[in-house]
Amino acid sequence: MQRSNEIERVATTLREVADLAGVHPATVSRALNPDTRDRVNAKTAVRVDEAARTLGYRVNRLARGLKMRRSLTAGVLIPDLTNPFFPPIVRGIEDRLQEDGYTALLTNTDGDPQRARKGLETLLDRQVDGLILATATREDALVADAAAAGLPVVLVNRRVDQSDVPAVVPDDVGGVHAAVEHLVGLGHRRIAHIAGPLTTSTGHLRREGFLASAGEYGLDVADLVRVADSFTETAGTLQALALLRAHRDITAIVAGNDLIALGCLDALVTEGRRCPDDVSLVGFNDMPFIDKVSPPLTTVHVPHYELGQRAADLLLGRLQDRTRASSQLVVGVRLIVRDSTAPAS
Amino acid sequence: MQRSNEIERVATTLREVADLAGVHPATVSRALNPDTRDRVNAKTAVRVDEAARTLGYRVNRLARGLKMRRSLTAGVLIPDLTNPFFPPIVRGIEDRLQEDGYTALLTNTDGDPQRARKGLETLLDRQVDGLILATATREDALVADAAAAGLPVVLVNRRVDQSDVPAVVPDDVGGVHAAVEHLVGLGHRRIAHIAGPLTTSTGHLRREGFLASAGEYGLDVADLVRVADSFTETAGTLQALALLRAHRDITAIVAGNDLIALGCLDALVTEGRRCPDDVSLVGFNDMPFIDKVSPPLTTVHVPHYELGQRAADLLLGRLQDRTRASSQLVVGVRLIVRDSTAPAS
DNA sequence: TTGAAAGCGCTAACAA
DNA sequence: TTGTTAGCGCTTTCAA
Repeated sequence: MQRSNEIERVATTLREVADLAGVHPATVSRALNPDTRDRVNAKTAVRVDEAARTLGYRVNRLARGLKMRRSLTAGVLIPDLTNPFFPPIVRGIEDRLQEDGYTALLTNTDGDPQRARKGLETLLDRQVDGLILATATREDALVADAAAAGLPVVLVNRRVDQSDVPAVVPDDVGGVHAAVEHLVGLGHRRIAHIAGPLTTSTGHLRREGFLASAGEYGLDVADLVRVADSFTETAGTLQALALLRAHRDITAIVAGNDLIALGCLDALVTEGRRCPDDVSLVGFNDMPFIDKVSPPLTTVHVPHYELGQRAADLLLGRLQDRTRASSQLVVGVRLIVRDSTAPAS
Repeated sequence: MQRSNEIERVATTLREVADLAGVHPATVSRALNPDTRDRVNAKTAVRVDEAARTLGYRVNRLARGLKMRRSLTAGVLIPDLTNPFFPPIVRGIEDRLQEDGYTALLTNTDGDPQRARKGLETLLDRQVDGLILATATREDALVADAAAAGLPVVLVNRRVDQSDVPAVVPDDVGGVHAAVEHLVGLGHRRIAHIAGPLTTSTGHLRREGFLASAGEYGLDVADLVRVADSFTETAGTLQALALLRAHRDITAIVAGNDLIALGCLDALVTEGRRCPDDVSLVGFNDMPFIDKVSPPLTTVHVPHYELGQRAADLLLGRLQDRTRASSQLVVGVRLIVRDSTAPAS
């Protein structure tokens, strides 16, 4: 009656390696750590290596973390992993962290500050060495608190108004400007904008960018700017519907992001307006599969993977040198023209 | 010249709480742990609570994990987070794990066994208590090794041939049967299948299901079954092209999954055949946004979030009771009819 | 170059 | 009911 599940997997310890190699545990520790390896006799080091290999020794990172007061983990807060916008960012983060031996601890907040706070606490319990936040609002208490607690924080995609928190963000203003320029070039004058929540930097800055661009091209956009209360399809549909009904002469819409654009598409169908024949549409992000929708969406491409990578890079830099100056990175974007935009008729 | 970054965040320890409450650290530990709280005087417990709250005490889970030999983490191996198929599964896993105080450690393998192995080692270093694998092939050495090491393992989406490894999988055979039934009902007789890699249970079982269903309806599908060498759009295009060119009389295709179906769509465009007018197409998974492509894809819906939840549930069960019988769960699927299928002409 | 000793923060026998 | 003691596996002074 052997029950194989009962077999405890007994991890080899440093002590056992030391016994086999005939040295003190401290020596094994030194030999196995690249930084201290040169403080031990070359022959001894080799003997330790052999012993470690024979026993299949692997360091216990819990123990190491406890001793060194560094877990080699970073907490990552995102709104929702199933929003296709985030996976590329997360992979960028994870891949970069991994290069330096760090692991990401992912937490979904679903846009709920309460959940964000609880998530942060769990992460702190797990002794994360730093934090990457994709959830920041412009005046985010969480960001302030984490920073005040002395925890290195890096923001990604969204930033806070306070300028001294390191962040990696897309060129929101530039992206929207490219969109407006493109539409104006196609002969559009009645261009509307549906912004994301103004509590986020992306919602706010893209709207600012839209207003500035409109001014630059002498467009009258009074009443043509509305704000969706979330970056979602439904919120987009709601505002697009109101907009299209109030202003029948609109020929183009710049959406706050791709999901809002998707909502606009639904609204256009409901209103019996064709895209791009009657109304042109531009999104923001170029999220995965947005090129497969009908019509394939013209949108501002954001290099999400790179955004994540650079955010992780910034964090690792801070982890290594706490006094490092806090830097903000604005990553370039470019307009991808597909089939949802056409000359104004 | 204050440099706020220099302020070390000094976590409160159990010892400090004990000092403030005027009790021994062990008493604090007991008072704060729900399981042992009743072994301490009610009044003392309250005093400990107060002290803990005043100091903002939070348990150090590294220390606890080291002592208890359980990290309360689970490793999750997936091929690639940016494949939209996986995020719902991962969220299901994370949400369920979180309920029991566990955290997921995510690792991407990119389908590379070498990376999978390295990832597993890192997870073991981090002392994960168990493993959830979405990467399994039918004869997966990794699964065997992990199980042999005594690490509780649960498979999700794909299973191994060896039947004693717990797994949560979709009803592959049933799903394909529903697809074939639907197409036959529409009058199709020349139905092709492009399977995923036969090294995976999903590739293999859906193909088996297709052959069985074809037999049931008396269809001649000799030469109409091909195998894509990965679950990707490109692999799908490649096989679809070959198939469509060799057999001009094909009126319907059952794809191994949605991405392969997307590849078929490309191939149809290339060959100048319309979908669904000339060729009907059915996918598998109903992954996010597949209802937005053109034409919206008829596909077999798999409840991915639930798949993840149940896998986590199974793992937690095993973690709690090592002797628990290994169970395999086949989750029901259903055909979602959209616009990529139409009556045979 | 190596060993001895201490301790990271916590929990769990055992004793009182 | 509470305190004492020991130790999880590791790194790091300090001393030899």
